Amino acid sequence: MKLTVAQLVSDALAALPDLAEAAAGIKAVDTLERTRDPSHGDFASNIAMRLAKPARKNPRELAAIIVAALPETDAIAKTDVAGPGFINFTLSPTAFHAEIETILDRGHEYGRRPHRNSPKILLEFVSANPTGPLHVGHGRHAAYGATVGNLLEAMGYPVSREYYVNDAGRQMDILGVSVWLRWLEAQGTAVPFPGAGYRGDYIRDIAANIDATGIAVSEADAVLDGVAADGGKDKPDDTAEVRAANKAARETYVGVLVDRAKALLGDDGFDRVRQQSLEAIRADIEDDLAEFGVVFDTWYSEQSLTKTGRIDDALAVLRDRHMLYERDGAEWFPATNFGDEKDRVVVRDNGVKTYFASDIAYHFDKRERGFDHLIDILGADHHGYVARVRGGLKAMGYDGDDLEVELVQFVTLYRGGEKMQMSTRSGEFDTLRQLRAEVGNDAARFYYVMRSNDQHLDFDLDVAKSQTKDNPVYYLQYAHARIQSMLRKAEEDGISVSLDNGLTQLGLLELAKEQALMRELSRYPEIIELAANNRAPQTLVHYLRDLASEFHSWYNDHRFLKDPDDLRDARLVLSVAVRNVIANGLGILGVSAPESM
RNA sequence: GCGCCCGUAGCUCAGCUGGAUAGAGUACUGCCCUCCGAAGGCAGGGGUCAGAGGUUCGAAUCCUCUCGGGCGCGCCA
Repeated sequence: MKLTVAQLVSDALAALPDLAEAAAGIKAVDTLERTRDPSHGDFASNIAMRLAKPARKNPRELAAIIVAALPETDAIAKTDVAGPGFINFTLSPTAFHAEIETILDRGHEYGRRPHRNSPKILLEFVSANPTGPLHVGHGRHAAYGATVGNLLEAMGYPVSREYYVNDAGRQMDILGVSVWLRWLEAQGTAVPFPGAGYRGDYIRDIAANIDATGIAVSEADAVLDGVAADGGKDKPDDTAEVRAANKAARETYVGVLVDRAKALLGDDGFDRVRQQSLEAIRADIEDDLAEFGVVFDTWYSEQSLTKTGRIDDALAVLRDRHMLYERDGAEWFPATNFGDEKDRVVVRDNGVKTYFASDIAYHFDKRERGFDHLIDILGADHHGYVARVRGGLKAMGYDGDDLEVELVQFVTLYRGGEKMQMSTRSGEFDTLRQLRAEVGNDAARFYYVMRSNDQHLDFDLDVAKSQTKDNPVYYLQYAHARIQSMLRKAEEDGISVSLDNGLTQLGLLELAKEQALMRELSRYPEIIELAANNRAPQTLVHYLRDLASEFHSWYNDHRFLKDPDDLRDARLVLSVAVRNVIANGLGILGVSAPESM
């Protein structure tokens, strides 16, 4: 609808060669916006104000000239020049009727753009370390990422969703040793459990189900050979110094246990334990997310970067381009040249590649796989990485703008007005599974994206669970269910409904609320585009809320099943259009649109 | 100390990349079911858009500084 008006404006400009120079670089569509005040019509263009300076003319005069040049069309009822030089367009009823017809014809496709082949987008999100179940913070990443993916697909972009599995490095060793120790414990060999190990109950579950073929039971003495057994025990954390010292001691202790595990099991044996452990957790995460309606196209293994030589490839590219240098026995990337605070090591003096090297290689690989635009959805605490990873891509010859990073702020849970403690240790309430079980998938998906991603999120469990108008997700679902119920009622009462007839009678919808509803419905494609371009699902949430509110207001005033046939059919068409748009919007949010509640 | 994000109604937040008189929800007050969903609707009060400058036809929005809050600054992952 907006494009229709934009076309008229650009046609008018094309007919005015005097303005061609001043108008160069201005797209008509960018000058148009929906009016806030209905007395200003449906769309307003500020083009005359923007042209005033380069054309050296009074904006109101210019506006009048442009209006005079507009082509004839039955889509526009009238145009006005208003205020400092706005051109206000009032669309004709037929334009809105045509849009309603489109909403019914296209059904689930309404608001979606045709598929295009580029740019190919790689959307990476969640990517939580596979060392335990997802917690409520990851839930926000999952809901946000999935919704952004849906929005981009609605815009026609090819989107691939990817989860980067951090399955390499020390954390995996600690996971492996944690499971091994729990397994030994189950076999009767108790060893003081490391404070820096993973202590959750799920570790015991994994240990109980592990295939330990060929893995010998070790005696406690052997495990602790040369190890200060109390090194990992918790000590009173009285001061920051003591805590720091204890932390160091715990890290040392668990590190020594890892070495003992490798010595006793052999590298292969330890690797089997480790791989089984991480696969168990990764599979659990995949199930959890699938239940949440969040599905990935690829699970990309960090280990595979090493196995396939991708890290060496990436470093070789950098070396060829003279983007690495040696200092103090290590190999560095000059990140400061790309806006980072300091240069970063990629290969340590002991020959081990850093995590940053993996990150560069991973993003290099994304581009090498043919993706044009990379979107990383990261926790707000990761913002420090952005400059250096982008720098890495630039250093390899890619455009740094091809990497887009969306940061997601933290989530705080509230119950009974009280902020909840969410530490793993307290065990109070922290996993995504628990949250989903308590408030349901629909409310969780909805609440997670209700606020801007760069805003801290207060998640109120009581409101999310409530089944009243306090709860926005029920409010929306209710509007959908109410319309479905109305349609069922019409059928039960033997009312012969004809939507085809209704479509020819839309001229009967003369009430201000009906016209406001039609106007609101016609905004949907613009809302999808806006939400997609800004990676801002909350825009869609607020729109749907407004739409549902306008519907409730209208329907409360006019229960229409017993209206004369033509009027009734027209109103049913309008109701069905509302239902379609709500269903489509909820679909993008990953929230169900119920037949009844 | 340096960097990133944030500051809008009592509370939780929108505000369409600069538009016309700053909006919702919630809370509070009072109304509306003999009826196709009251899980709904209607009406009311509530603001120095943290503060100060600047850019221009026009600023909550862009720039600078100040104040306040969050997060990050390893040859960890």
